[in-house]
Amino acid sequence: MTDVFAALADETRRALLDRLFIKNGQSLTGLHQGMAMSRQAVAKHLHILESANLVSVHWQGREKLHYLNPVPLGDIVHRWVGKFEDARIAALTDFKQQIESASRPSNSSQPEEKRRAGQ
Amino acid sequence: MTDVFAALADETRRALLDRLFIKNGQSLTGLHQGMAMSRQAVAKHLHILESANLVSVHWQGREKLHYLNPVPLGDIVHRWVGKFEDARIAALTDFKQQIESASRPSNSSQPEEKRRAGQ
DNA sequence: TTAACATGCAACCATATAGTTGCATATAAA
DNA sequence: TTTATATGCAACTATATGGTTGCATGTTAA
Repeated sequence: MTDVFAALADETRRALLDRLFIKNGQSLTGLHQGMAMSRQAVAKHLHILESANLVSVHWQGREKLHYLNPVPLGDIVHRWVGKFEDARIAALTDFKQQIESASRPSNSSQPEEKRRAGQ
Repeated sequence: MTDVFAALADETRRALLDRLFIKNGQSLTGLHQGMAMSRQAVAKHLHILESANLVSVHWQGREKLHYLNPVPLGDIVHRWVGKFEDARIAALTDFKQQIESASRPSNSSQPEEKRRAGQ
């Protein structure tokens, strides 16, 4: 049971989900078309998506059809990201200002950013 | 500029975001308290969160305070996950049935799952 | 000024990850 | 039955990732 976040961390796997969103129920060979990697690589990605329950499969003869399962995506949104939503609404309006006006010693206007550069 | 999905793929980093959600504006040392790893490891995770723009920092003397930036989370939800939402609503009601009733040859009731085991 | 504290930088290590290639097996078509 | 198609399994490789330790530097407090 692969972690859903980990499954979503790879661009190729997100592209596969996008393709299934456009056309559901595709075979490995179908999904492999136009991808710049081997069929085996695509198969591995699909197995990971399957393991994360983001894709369900259905064998039809010698073809393994892949179906998008959007439930875990919604779960993420509602159970994990959702709690940040209120903060986000505020953030869109005054996040910058909150940080800028945070209490700080008046003698140094962020000197360390210049000294300890590049973070 | 680290990918937001990749930044969220690590459990430790999600825990750090949770801690910042509970108490915003913590220092590295503060966030390190109670974590079963070195301070440097936590610092690396925070740098990744910073690089993904999920955390903003503000130097205050010798302390580097970390602030949650929930904007990219909302962006993910609305620009990427959001498009799956309609499908998800349907899925919660009849996803299983859709797959089960998908057209298939009547002679084989998913024989390959048994032969090619363990997917 | 000296000592303690907060953080950064760099080198290093073990393992996970994304990819490859070769070959085996099951199904479908000729 | 033979051939082509669709997929799986296994071994291997290169690089990314998460972690460590040691030391340097900047800031605060005694």
